Amino acid sequence: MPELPEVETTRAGIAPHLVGQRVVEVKVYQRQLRQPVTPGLATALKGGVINAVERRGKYLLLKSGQGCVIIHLGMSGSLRLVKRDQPLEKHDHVAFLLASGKSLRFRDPRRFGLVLWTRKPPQQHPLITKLGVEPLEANFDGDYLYAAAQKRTVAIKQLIMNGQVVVGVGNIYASEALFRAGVHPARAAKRISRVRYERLVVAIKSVLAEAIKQGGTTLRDFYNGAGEPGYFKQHLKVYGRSGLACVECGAAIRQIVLGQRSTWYCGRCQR
DNA sequence: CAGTCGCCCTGCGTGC
DNA sequence: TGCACGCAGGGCGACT
Repeated sequence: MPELPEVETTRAGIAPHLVGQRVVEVKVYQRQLRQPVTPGLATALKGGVINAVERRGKYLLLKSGQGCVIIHLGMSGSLRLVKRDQPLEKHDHVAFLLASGKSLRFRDPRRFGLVLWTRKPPQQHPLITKLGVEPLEANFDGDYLYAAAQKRTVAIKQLIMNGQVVVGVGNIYASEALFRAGVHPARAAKRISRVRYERLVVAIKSVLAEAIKQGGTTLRDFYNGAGEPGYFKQHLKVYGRSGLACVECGAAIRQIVLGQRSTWYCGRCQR
């Protein structure tokens, strides 16, 4: 489900309802996620005030004076704000009850997501320390990606989806960015020129920024914190379009598998 | 070290 | 209507 634009949309949607709010209670209905929900979370956070809601890659960070909740939405996770007495939905695993009378619900059918608690600064957490650069920040540029690609034979699509290189680029936006840049997704990373990396970085930044503006991509079940879908789906040019005509040249969009993930591209526009 | 693969889990669409 | 199968927006750890 969520790549960087969807996580950022979620963050922006829930932040105004959380910042300054006291957490009255934390309820954990299912602790078995990708990792178990941190056992001390409910006790540690209860009574604390959320000072900030930040994002690092695809991780959401709810910061309080006592520590930080680290949330990852995995493939199917979502967060939404509801009235506290609203009935639980199936797969609601954690609820953060707020003094305002609202409840932040973490729902995740496939349970690939995470809800963790750390007292240390979150950037010191093992899952966060190893993360690569933020794609929308200035230090992600053509030189950086070109340098990261040297000596690497892996397909370029897998390189830009590698969170230790650059965070937040998932399966949808990787295909879309490569199409915009005219780069074939299976091309070995080290076989791409510096100039083409400049173009690719611009493409990644633009596709992510535009998707954020549209509130993300709703394929099936992504909704922002208020329950509204994202509208970037109608701007997708290759993702999920096997056999359909390329919007640029009319050739049929092809589908292959790279790193066990479906990949779409135009064999004529992308080299 | 880089790269490949299996796997965690549930739900949905398709084809028989 | 039911069932089997493949596939899904992610990422880790074991292995070569």
